[in-house]
Amino acid sequence: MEEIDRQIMGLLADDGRMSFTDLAKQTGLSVSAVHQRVRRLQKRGVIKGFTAVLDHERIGLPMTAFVSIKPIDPAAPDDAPERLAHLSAIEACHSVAGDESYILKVRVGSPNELEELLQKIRAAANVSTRTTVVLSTPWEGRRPPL
Amino acid sequence: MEEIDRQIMGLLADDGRMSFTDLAKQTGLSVSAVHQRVRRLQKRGVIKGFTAVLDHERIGLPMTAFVSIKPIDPAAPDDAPERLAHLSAIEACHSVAGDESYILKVRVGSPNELEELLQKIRAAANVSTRTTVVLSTPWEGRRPPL
DNA sequence: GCTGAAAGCATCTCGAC
DNA sequence: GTCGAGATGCTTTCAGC
Repeated sequence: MEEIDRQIMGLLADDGRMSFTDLAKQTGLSVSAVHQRVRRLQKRGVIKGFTAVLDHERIGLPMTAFVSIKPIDPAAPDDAPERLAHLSAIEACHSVAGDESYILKVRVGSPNELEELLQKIRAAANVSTRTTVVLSTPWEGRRPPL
Repeated sequence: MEEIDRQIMGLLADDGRMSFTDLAKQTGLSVSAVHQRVRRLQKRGVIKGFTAVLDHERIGLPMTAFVSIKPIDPAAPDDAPERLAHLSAIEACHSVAGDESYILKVRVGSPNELEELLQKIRAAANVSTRTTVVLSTPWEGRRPPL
């Protein structure tokens, strides 16, 4: 049962639009049993949703970078995520252990756009930035081991 | 037309299982026109696929870290991605500019598992590692600006 | 590139076990 | 938790513009 749920999640991670009919064939369950399991996994939040995977290079965002930030004033309250949320070029924001406080993953169209974005980040959150430019991505978003 | 494609991609990024019927209603096109556009976006590789978004905490992988790696022998050929690909805990592998050669994003179940993974990474690719543990993730995988 | 219609399938809800 | 069946609704193709 737990095993079948993992199988279903794997199949849906590989093809988020797979039909319940196909899921049923692959798992050996009936269509309605699979249907019920998927709905349950969604309700429990194990499956958070479904999304289209877009090619960043083909939608005008060929450049990726990691931006580590550190507050200028360490005594100030740390509300960087709220202050940065409006910058849609920031795909991810992780609070981290270590010398710096957050690691941001950003996508931009050009070095110029990256420069502008860094200025906006520094101004919005009152932080210093350290940027690591991605040269290529052998893989990304691989499905987790289930 | 370009504009409508972006709208479609946005809708499918937000809900990867949205029906063509709903896409047609949202965009004001006919069902078959939307259908044709989605197929074209997939064929052109702009939409690379569809996937279920899973909650890592609820599938036994509550711990995330970034692992930067650097070759022990800088003269050796750089085939780290091939050597690391079998480690399924590595969700992403980015080649980067800077002092280190790759940044890996990893997901594990516990500090113990992280320690074991780091040993495997060092042994498999003959690299030194520098690990930054993620404490929390305000957001991640946000849809790109279209 | 768009539309509308038609055939074939898939989804989703039942009642029953 | 599972099944099968049925009504509803979706997908996919095609002819026509």
